[in-house]
Amino acid sequence: MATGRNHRPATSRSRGIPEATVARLPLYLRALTALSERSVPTVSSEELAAAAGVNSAKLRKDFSYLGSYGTRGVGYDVEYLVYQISRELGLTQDWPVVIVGIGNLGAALANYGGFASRGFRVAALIDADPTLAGRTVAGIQVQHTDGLEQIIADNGVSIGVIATPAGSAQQVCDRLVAAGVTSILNFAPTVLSVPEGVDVRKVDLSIELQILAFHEQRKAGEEAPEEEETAPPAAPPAAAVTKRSEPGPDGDVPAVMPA
Amino acid sequence: MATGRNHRPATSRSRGIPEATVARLPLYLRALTALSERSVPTVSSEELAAAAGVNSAKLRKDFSYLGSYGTRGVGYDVEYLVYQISRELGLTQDWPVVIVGIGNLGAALANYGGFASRGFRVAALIDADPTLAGRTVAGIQVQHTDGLEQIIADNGVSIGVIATPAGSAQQVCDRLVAAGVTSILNFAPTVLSVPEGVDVRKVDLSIELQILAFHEQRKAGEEAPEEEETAPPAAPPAAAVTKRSEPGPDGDVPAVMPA
DNA sequence: TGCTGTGAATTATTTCACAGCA
DNA sequence: TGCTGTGAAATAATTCACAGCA
Repeated sequence: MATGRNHRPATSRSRGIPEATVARLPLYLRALTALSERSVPTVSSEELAAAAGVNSAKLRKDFSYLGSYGTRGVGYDVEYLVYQISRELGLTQDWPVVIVGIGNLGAALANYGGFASRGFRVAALIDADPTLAGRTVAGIQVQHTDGLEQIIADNGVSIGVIATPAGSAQQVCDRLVAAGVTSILNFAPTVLSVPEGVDVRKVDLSIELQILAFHEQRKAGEEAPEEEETAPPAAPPAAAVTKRSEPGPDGDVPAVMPA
Repeated sequence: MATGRNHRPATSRSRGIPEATVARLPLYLRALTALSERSVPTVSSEELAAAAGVNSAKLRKDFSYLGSYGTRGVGYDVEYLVYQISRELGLTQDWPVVIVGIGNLGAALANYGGFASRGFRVAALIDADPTLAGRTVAGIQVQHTDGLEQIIADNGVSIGVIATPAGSAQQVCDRLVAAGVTSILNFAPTVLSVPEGVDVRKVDLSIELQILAFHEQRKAGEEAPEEEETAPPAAPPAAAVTKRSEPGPDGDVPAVMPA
């Protein structure tokens, strides 16, 4: 998962919804939208939970934080619930978004259909490469970084997506924040530091893969009960210098794309 | 963030490491690698925590699950810790990975430098589009989906990345699993169903944005204390049919890319 | 009768705070 | 003295299990 917030203890504000619940609402919303398209009028917590990939007790508890939107003995009204969750998530309004860094990843994001469909609108694509400026990606002209502040201001953008190489991410972030952006979705493999009040969420391929590798290794270990160590390293203190097999010429997690 | 596991209660196996800790290890590893490159010999929990964006108590507690790798009064030996965490994550071995769906996103992933650098190797790129087959992306020839099973078997692949449109994701997933893949990183906006023992992690742009929107809305609400409702919907039971402003012609979260 | 809504119990995670070693 | 390692306390999230309404 992605993350890196800046919040008061999750359940703080008046009708405070737990962070874990907020993270699941989009899941429910997607499942509900699919049902809505098939004109299904109502769902039980059991059915909806299955569609969203969670268990029904959790789903009911989650919904209980929003209010009592179900009908006992029947289930939930699909359309009504779609509306309620959308509203709770702030999707009944339109969020202009800028994407900075239009490499393969940035282009993929710009082309992302789900973007436009639910409350979000790509207001601008921005890249530091002058040769990219003016080119059209996903029907939108790429603009040069120079105009970043102006673009943010003109479009009232409060959400920014960073898809630049790691090296430029913090700098881009600083400019976005200075220009008024208060929520950032970061695809660059770096920890961004932001002032209080700015939310950052992180999406990081290499972290996800490493978590998978951890579990994969466990599985292998379970098949063959006895652990077989490959190359025991030197002791911790003293001259503990055993490098990993090959640290590799590349440092770590280079940029996702040449922006 | 991403998720969707299949695990015994996190802290189960003998030296069971909490899931939350596992998810942070890659973060520490990245910070440590950066220090290692700068030839920094040791770090304190405080410094490393700052670099990784967590607080030091949490970091120390995390490390305590791995063992006592620090030195009181001094800190942690960078190289040694890099090795220990790499080993714990299973990165001292090489993980061949296949990417299925070579659109913009798949291409971005294939080009992702951090991929190759730390334990992962792109063994193959696979796409259903026959016109893509044979083309070279990131120095690797794209192969047609027909050969998927063979490719998995030949390369001993256990980790698969799905970057196809939502519509094909489950089908691709089924084939990967049948061919022996036991860990899947899913970029398609769908809930995948997999048999017991297969891990799925999800990366979903639209979910991340929706979570940001939620918090963004809260911020706006705090500035202007009084909540101003836009379009109150009909009541839940009875004829509750108020559709969201404009459900839009597109359903929800279409494919990320035309694979 | 069937399914929601929710207190209570359980489990997981974070944070505190300090003993103890280098 | 300085910083780790870790019990214990606090907080958060999940699950249970059942009362209660349609």
